[in-house]
Amino acid sequence: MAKQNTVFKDAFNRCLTLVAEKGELPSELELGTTLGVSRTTVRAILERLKALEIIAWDKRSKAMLRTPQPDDFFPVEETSSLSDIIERSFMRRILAGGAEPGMQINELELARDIGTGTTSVREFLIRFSRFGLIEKRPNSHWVLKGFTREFALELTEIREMFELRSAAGFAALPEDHPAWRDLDDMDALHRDMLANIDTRYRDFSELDERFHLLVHRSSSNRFIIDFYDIITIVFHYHYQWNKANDRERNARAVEEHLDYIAALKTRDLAKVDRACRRHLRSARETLLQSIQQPEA
Amino acid sequence: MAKQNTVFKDAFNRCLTLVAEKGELPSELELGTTLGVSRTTVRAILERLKALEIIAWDKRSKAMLRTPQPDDFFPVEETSSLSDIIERSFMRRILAGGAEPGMQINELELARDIGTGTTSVREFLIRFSRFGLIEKRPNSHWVLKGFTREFALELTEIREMFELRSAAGFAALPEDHPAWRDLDDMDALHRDMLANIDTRYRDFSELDERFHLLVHRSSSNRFIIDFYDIITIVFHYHYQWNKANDRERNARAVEEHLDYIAALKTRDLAKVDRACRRHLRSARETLLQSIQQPEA
DNA sequence: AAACTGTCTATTGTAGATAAAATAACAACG
DNA sequence: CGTTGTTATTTTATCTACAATAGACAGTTT
Repeated sequence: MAKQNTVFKDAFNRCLTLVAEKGELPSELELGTTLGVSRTTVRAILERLKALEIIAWDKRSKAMLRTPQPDDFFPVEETSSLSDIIERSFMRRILAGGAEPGMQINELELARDIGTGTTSVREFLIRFSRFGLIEKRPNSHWVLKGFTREFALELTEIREMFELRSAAGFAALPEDHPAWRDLDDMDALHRDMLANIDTRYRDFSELDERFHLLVHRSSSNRFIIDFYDIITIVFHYHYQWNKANDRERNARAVEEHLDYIAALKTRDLAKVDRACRRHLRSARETLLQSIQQPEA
Repeated sequence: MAKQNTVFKDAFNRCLTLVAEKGELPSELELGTTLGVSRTTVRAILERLKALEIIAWDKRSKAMLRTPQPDDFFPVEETSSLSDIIERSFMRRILAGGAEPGMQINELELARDIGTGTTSVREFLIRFSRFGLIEKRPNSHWVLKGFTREFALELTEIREMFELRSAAGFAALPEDHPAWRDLDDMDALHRDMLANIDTRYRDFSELDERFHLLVHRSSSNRFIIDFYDIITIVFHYHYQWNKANDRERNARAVEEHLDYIAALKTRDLAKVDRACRRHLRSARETLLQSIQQPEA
């Protein structure tokens, strides 16, 4: 069926909330930039909004006629891109399902399982291979290297090198660098979360990602920033299947972040180094503990 | 035309030299392992050898009938895999041809240019994107980030972190680790090359790669080892288009390697660190000098 | 019975086709 | 002048098809 129109559907849904908020819509061009799609897609969205009698569309005026109803939205399942679907499906298989290291991965079987063509699966695997969890045997299958203790150790080794360097780089940023403002915001967000940790602890994963990314960005090194993708995806999925003690774990991590932020603000390299190491050590512990040991 | 039979052709050529050397061929299975192909391909090769009356093939006996002639070989151009062709072609465009950073990369155009389907080009670009030289705009084109000074600086920054750590790791390997033997071999190869530097300096690039890979392997960290792919490809192509002063440059590098090897053998971390830094510094200089500065 | 071969099946690599989406052009409008 | 209507073209994302290749099993040879 060639391309799915998920871009359209997703943008349409976002446009519905937009129209509900504002009561009208801006120019086609502007709408395109806010939704991140081309004018072609914008016009398709407007057509549909008009057909559903949600807006009166006449040239420049796009006024809301009625408030969008839940029925007007496309179902969420239809809005995620194929690569996202494949990613989720694949990660479930290898992280949640007891996939043994050394297992063969079969493009065709995966594709049939997920219900897509092989091309997309193949492209996903190629993209995914940079995470070091799978490896290709040319002209043959892929091999799952597995989410093992070694993987976690190798991953954290690099993470620690990079983060220590980035943290030091951050502390050396000029006073007027915008990152300092972002750090203040982070500080506030963390305090906020800590104050309501019992209800908010589930949101930590996202905050964690944003905070570390902020630190890494200061390195201005594309390889360091790109590497953080690996950390992100590993932690993201890992948190999902492994929720033992997460309230305490996250509370502790928030506190460590706050120490780390405070240390950055002093711009004292020794302090930064100490706070950063402390946090990284406990992050590593957490990750290692959660990896199921292969029985001896 | 679906798949090209380059695997077959390449293996066939290698088999020709094999049969010329030995006068006969081993079992299908064994031949498969030495050539690195499946039995299916082995049998196809044997069919052809028989058809060309180069061997008499009857079940287990595969004796040579006549010495293979140059004509029997497939032309080399037909033996390289499509991805290699795409890689070379692409690298020529972006490194040799004056490709400006920010330039758009068009899958279709590239495919037409190279004379292949879009699928292969696309997969190449995805694989290549991990080198940080290009970036995808989803649903739209790729953007060439360019082989710029920043790229080189970011690359060498990581390289230096990794290599210093690997070198320290190497020095700490146990006495009986096989890497020490490999290092002795490297030492000999370097001395060899230095003795005949005037005729051999062109082979340095390959030796360089092997030496650094040996060092990096001691880290046993897949991310460090994988990252070295980026270094390899950058230097590989860079050496090709940029041969100014290469004799002196390479001679100097060989000497630095020898110092570095000697330092490793002492297992003295301070010495290793010093020799490693010295070499990395001059490698960085070389790379930076060769990057054409964008005119101000 | 171990090693090998003959035969068959399943999977990968690649091309080609098609719908979705992007991009472009330009006259007409307010 | 920024916007829209219109129309056309190009490119991407994805599917399907098929030859090359890998791999499995059963039968054969030593």
